[in-house]
Amino acid sequence: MSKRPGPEDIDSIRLRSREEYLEKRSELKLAELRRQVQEEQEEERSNPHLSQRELREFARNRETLRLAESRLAIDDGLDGYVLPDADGSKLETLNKRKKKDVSTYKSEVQLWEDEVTARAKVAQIHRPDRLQQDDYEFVFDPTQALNFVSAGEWVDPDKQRLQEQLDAAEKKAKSIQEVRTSLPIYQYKEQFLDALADHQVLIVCAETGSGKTTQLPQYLLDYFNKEGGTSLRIACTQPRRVAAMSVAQRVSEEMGCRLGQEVGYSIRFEDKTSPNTKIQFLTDGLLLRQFLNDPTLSGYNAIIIDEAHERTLATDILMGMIKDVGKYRTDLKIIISSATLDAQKFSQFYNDSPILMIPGRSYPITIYYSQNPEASYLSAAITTVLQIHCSMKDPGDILVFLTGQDEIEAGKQSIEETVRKLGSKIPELVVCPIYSALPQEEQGKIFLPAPPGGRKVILATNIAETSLTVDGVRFVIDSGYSKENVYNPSTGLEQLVVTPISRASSSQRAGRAGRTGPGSCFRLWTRWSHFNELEESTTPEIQRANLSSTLLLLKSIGINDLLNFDFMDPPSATAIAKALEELYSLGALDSTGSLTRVGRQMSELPIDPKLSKTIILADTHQCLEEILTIVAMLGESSALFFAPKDKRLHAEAAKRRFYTRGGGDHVAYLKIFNSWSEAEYDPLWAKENYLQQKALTRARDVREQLQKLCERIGITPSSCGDSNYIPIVKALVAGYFSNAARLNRDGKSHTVLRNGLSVRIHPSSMCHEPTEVPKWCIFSELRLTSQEFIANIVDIDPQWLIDAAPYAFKKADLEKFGIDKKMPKTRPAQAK
DNA sequence: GAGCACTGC
Repeated sequence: MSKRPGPEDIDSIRLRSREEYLEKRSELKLAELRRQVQEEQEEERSNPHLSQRELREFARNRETLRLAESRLAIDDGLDGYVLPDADGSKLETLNKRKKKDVSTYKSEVQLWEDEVTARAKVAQIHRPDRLQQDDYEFVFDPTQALNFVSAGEWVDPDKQRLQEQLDAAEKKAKSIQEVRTSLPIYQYKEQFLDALADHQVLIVCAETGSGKTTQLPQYLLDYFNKEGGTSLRIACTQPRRVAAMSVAQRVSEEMGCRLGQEVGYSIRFEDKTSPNTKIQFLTDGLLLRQFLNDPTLSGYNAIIIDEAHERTLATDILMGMIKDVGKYRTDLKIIISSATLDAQKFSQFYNDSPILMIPGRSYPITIYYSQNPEASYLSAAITTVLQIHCSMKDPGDILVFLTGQDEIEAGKQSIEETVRKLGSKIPELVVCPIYSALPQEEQGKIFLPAPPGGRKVILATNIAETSLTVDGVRFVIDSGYSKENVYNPSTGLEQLVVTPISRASSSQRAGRAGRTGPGSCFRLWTRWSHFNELEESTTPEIQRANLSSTLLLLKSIGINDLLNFDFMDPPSATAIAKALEELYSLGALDSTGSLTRVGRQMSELPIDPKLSKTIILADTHQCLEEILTIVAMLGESSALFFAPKDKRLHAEAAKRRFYTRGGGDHVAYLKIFNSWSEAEYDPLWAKENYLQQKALTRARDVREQLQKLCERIGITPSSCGDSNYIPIVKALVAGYFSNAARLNRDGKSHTVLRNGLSVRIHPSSMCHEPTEVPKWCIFSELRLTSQEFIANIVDIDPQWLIDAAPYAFKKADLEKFGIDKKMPKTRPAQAK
């Protein structure tokens, strides 16, 4: 008689099944990656016409594989991965290196490559010989004959290989099937399909580990296949590009098809779909842009909005638009998928649509709160790190959530000093910082395993909350704060504010401790404050952002009454009014609020309207090539320079070499990009000049895209060269005349003409140098930190303001500010 | 002479 399973049994069963699931999943992933890398390497060898981007991607995949393999190499080696198409010999090859000494070390990838290459050579060159030889040996060699007889039947080696591959595929399919049916969401499949038949909109509220993202699209596909229909496509939006790519990869494996066929993804700069594509993962912003060409979403039978609780700007707009489209397209199925208990709110928004709650599957996490409020979360965090490290016997890495780069660097230093003082009394502790501005190669370090017997502590910003996952973390220390970008529509100031996080965000952070085993989360605030002071969820982005670009898009889709648009959480009337005002002043809207021809052209470009106006006016000033570069570089300006602390002077000098008097920061960006391009986009060149290759590459991608879009909206290429910067600045003034400023009498501060705000030039600007301070200028950025700063600045002649926006600037007004023909045009007396 | 969280088209 077996006893009924108790709660512990169930827990351990859950635990085991989770472990098995994760193990299977990583096996499959790795095998897939190996195969992909092999395919790519063959292509690289045989195809000399691969694009730079493809080569980069191949290299990235190779590196990922290498990292995964090297992480695997710390295992004992005997229970390593078995390739789905592996035979015994390959497994042996993989394990062989463990027995070899270090001098003959070869990575597993190299060994595997060697083996594949060897096999390929045999197959290509020696095939006819081998066949003859086989026959020969079969007849005359007694040992061969004996082997053959004992094997029972003769098997053609090619056929055998094929059979092995088939077996492997079947095994893989079977394990995929097992994984799929073991997911919590599987229990709810019928319920989901039934609800789908009765309702147009469903809210799915599922916890992490439920399998919603991979399974829901497939269930929908089953639903529509049963219904019968000719063309079929399901869209599933994701807030992040990597998510769209990796989920598409996963689902294509589950469905046994090549990525880009039945299952594909679309992100900016990359479309991996085909006419056969039934399930398309795409970023939320991209689906929003698709409304421009297809306002009724006629290409889709169903839309899944995944991670709706994140409330990105694009997701919020999409939810309003889709609600509207759904009224006319009653055949369109809409699924809103969210992780938190916001489900009620989503349901109300969609006229009380039914909610499907699905439990998740993750390891238990113990939450600890501070007994008393902490005076400084940074020192509290550091103390907690050392407490865990010294007193906890359990292995597992520590993840600390802080707010920014400075804090992280300070924390790193402090921890390292303490550890040094304690010396050999405690096990080794490795500190890994991670934030998005950190160069790529440094970022990779967080994935390296901790030293044996030691521990790794990761100091991270919000980047580790959703965008980046580190396995092996068992302890999370949460400061309870993050930096939020807040835009003030009435002054145009942007500000990064350290804000307490929401409860939703805190549980997301805590969840990072339970990915590979049970974990603990230490919250540096009190339980009382958790339930009484923290907000339930983060303020939706739509209430914090500059809306001009979004509203232009909505206008061009044909949504005219923006104040009455069905927002789930409407932005403030001031924010809408300011955005409309800006669009009007740029000539994108006429006085009745309708879209103009220029406005339509501008809406096609996925950038800030000030920039799109600049691009359109670049046509008039015959400098499109130059402006495209500047626009693309402006988007990357904050991540462009990277100066190590000890080489700050060198970095400054390097930066200064690109500056020309009168051209400001903008023309300097142009020179940087052009020099990089002359250096054939060499990463080494970038490094020598203290520039980030990543930012430059992105700027190049953006530029390419803008160039194509310009062709489409009828703007013809033109160029004025990078030393003739007058037309360039004139085009910039056409977009940025509202960001004009004039030097005050003190010679140090500027006044913004539009609103009289007193600002200073940010020291990162090349115009900060006393000899370079412009009398009149326009700026691309206005930011409040310790003071009100303007950045990305270029000198102008005030007359150009009148030329660009005669209705906004009258000569008489500018004269009041001291416009004076006799004055040196752009700068005060030079100090020399 | 300051300091910038994170996404996305």
